[in-house]
Amino acid sequence: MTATERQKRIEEYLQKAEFASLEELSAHVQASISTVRRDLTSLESFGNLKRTHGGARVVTPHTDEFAFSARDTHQLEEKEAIGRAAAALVQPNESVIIDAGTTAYHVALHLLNKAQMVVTNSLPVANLFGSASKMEVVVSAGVIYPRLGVLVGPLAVETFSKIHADVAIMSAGGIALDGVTNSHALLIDIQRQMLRGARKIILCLDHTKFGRKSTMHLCGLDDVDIIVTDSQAPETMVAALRERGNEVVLAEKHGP
Amino acid sequence: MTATERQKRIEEYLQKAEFASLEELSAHVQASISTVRRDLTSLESFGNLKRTHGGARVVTPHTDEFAFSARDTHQLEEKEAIGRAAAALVQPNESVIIDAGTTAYHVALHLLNKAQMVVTNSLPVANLFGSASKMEVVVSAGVIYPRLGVLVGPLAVETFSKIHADVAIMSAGGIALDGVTNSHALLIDIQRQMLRGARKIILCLDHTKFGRKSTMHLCGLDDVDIIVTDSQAPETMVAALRERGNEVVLAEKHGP
DNA sequence: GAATAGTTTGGAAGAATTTGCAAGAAAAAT
DNA sequence: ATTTTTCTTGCAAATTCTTCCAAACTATTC
Repeated sequence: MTATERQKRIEEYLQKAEFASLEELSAHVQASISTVRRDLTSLESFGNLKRTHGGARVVTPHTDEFAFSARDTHQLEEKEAIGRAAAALVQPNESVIIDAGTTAYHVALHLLNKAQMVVTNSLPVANLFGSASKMEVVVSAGVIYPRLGVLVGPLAVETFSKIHADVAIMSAGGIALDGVTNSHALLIDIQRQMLRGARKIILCLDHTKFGRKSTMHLCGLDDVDIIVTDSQAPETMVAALRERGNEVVLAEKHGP
Repeated sequence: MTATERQKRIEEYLQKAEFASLEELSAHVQASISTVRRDLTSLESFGNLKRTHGGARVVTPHTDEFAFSARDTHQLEEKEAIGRAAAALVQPNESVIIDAGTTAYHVALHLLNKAQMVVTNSLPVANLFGSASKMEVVVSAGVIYPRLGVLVGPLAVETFSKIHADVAIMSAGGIALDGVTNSHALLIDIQRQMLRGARKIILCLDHTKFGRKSTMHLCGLDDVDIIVTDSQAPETMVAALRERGNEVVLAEKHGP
């Protein structure tokens, strides 16, 4: 790995995690702490990040600062893996609906320049694709739900009622054997329209969502074509899902 | 394999991989490290890639944010002044339509927490208000026009056809005595709907736009209620505009 | 077809850069 | 105040870069 490449990966990692310790970064890029230190000082002078005691944090300008937790360093590796696995299920030049939510965001990261068209109601996702000029990105109308940067409300529902796509990348608050649930009431109507508008439904959930039930029922398991989760998902539930006919993909984390 | 062919393959490989070490490239094109080195120096001078220690990377335009907004230091002081002056014309708790474009963006900066509701088709503006959670921010549907982060197309037009507001903050490519013009054909239809949907039209232009005509006619001067510009606007045109009944506000830059 | 001039290729030696480590200084934590 | 952690600085080892050179190849001329 070249020095430039390493620095870019440090930047990327920080973009996702907001903060990272030297040890964490050192492990992630397979270089010594010293080297990471030097990289950080170098990157800092370009203004993209700020060094702190023990690590570094992103210096977010004024734009993309939705409090939404693509920056959740906690399940980062899992979501990263799920993102990669789910993106692999999308054929080049397919059109993709991307749900709001952190897991779907990670899928979006891996879809850059792969899908032909993307439809989303998530501002972070829109920002992500907005600069990658190769793809056609459709954003739904709607009112911004503040902290998450999601477009909600009747206008959003209406947009999705008019749009069809090959694949929908969905996330949710919980999955159990009697169906998929979500906690944000405002999102349910929109997600139902997404489900209606897509030919193939890919549901992305990290293992913590298994067996959980959120407040609102979103859809049944028959409405979902493929479930992508990480390898820590409870085996019994995975088995049960497969038993009843759902395709379940277990995403393997892989090191750099 | 000819030298040209080899260089082309190096370029192709880099396009896909983004980074590559010399060893990697050398193996891929079946040539010695030295030759690859020379090829890279040559290719670098054509600007398609950048050499790094140990390899090379594609020269990504890296417009990870939308190219314009804060980066555009062109006429920054003027736009700042215009932004302040135009924002002062908005009453608290009015609803405001905000056009795409750098000048309108500066108005938006001054409207934070002032207007009651904001409607926009500009992603930078949406991002701006998205985190300031007090206000209701409506975003239009549409396809992202890449480098500017503007939502365009029929979906955008449709959204604005349904929306009404007290004030519209508009920008344009040029103003002359026979009307207002803009250069982006895609925006014209949307802007017309904005004009129709607002009770009061505030047009914001820096002085360089005066006397200029862009490709597309947007509206007549009678459609505009107030024109906000900076103090360097040509006096003759300002006088002429006032003569014919337009209200013109000259924004004073205020320095330290 | 052979000889010659010019270009390209692969390699080697020395210069320059980068990397990892360790010791002392500085900063947080207790 | 002391202990622990982290940061800076200096240094030697390793890697990579530049520069030069000889061999191989191409094209031109006789």
